[in-house]
Amino acid sequence: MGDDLTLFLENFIKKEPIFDDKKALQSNYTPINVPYRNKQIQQIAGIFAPALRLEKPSNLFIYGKTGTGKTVSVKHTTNTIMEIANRNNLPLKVIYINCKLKRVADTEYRLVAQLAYEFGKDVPATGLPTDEVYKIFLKVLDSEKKVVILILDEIDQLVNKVGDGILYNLTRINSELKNSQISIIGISNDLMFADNIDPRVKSSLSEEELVFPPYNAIQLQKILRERAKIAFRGGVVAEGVIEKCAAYAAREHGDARRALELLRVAGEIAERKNENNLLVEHIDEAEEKIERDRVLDIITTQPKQFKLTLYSILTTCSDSKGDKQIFTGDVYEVYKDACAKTGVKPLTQRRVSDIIAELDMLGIISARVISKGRYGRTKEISLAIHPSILPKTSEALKEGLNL
DNA sequence: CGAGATTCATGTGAAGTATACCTTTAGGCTTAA
DNA sequence: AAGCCTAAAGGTATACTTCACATGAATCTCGTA
Repeated sequence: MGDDLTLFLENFIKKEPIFDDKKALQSNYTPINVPYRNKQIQQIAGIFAPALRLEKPSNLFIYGKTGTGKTVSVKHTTNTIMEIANRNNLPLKVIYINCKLKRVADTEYRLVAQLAYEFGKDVPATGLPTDEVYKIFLKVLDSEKKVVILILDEIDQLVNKVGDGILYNLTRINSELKNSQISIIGISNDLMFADNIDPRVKSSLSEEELVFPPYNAIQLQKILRERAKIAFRGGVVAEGVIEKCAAYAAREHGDARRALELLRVAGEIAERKNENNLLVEHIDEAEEKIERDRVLDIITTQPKQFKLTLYSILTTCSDSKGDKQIFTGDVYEVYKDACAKTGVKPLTQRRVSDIIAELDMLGIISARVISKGRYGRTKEISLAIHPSILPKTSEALKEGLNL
C-alpha cells in the first residue's frame, strides 16, 4: 500500500505535467490583453485617465451579463493606471469590492465598513450608527489628498436587497471631501438595473455608461486558445477541446468565465488521472464537477436555517416523485419536523418564505409565485440542481445538520 | 352561459422585538506624591 | 489627586417575529338570454 503511494507520487513527478502555468486559467487572473474588448478598455481608460492628473474621473456604470469581461476589463485598466501612478508617485487608490459577498458587503453598513477597512480602519461588525461609519470612512479618505476609484461589482444585488438610498449616499460623498476625490464604477449584471433606481441617483452615478455584449462562440474560442497557450504545455490539449468549451459557454449566453473554469477544471481532472493529454471527455466530467463544487460551496457556507430550509425542500421534492410541484406550505411542514429532529428553534413561515426567496437568488432552487385560484396563492418551488449531484448535495446537507 | 363576487393559501410590507455589540460615562479602586 | 478598570446606560445593526393587508385565478352565484 505504501509502495502504491510512493509509486503514484514518483510517477507524478516523472510525468510531463499537463499545466505549464495554471494561473492563466484562474478566475482572478488578469490577462495582458483582453481580446475583443479593446474598444471598451479604451473608453474606460479615457474616462479614468484624468485620475493621473489628479482630477476626478467621471462616475461610470457598466452593464453586461456574467462573464462578458466587465471585471477583467476594469481591473486591467485600473491595474495599468495604478502602475503608472506608482511609478510617478501619484496618490491614487483603487478599491475593488464585490457587493455580493455575504457578510462582507451585502448591507449599507457592511459596505461602508468594508471601505473603511480598505483604508486600514477596522470597524466593528455591529453597534455603530451607520453615519458614524460613514464619518470614519470619510475621515481616513480625506486625511490626505488623493484620488480614489471605487469599483462596486455586482452592485445590482446590493441595491436589490437594501434599496437605492445607499447609492445616493455614495454619490454625495464627494461634496463632503476637501482633499480627496472619489469616483465610482458600478458594475451590474442586470441590464435592466438602471430602470429601477432613483433618476437623480442614476444621472449622477452614470455620468458615463458602457455596455458589454456577450461573446460569441468564435470569440470564446480565441480567448480560450490564448489562455490555454499560457496555461498548458504545448500539444497537450486534444483536438476539439477548445471548441467544446466554447460551445458550452456560448450556450450560457457567452460566459467566458465559465468557459475558462471549465478548461481549468478539465485540466485538473486530466492531471489527477495521470493522463498525458487533455481530452474531450474530461470536459464533461469537469462540467459536472464545477456544478457540484458550486452547489456544495453555496450549501456549506449558508447559515443553519438556510441549510434546514434547503434540506426540507430537498426531501419534499424527492417525496413527491410524480408531481414536480411543491409549495411553501409543504416545505414548511417538513421544515418544522426537521427543526424538531435537530433541536433547532423553528422560524416563522414568514421568514422561511424569505429564505426560500434568497435560495432562489442563489440559483440553487427556482421559486416563482403562482396563484392556484380557489386554492390560494403560493410559491412553486423546484430544484435547480442537476439530478446527478443530488445525492452528494443531500449528503452534505445532512452532515452540516448532524442528521 | 357569462360577468362579477368569493375564496383560499400564502405573498408581502411595515413595525416591533431580541440579541449582540459599540461608545460613553460615572463610579470605585489603586497608586504615587 | 491622577490613573486605570469596570459596569451600567444609552445607542445601533441585524435577524427574526407579529400583524395586517394584498393577490389573483379557480370556483361559485346569480341574473339573463
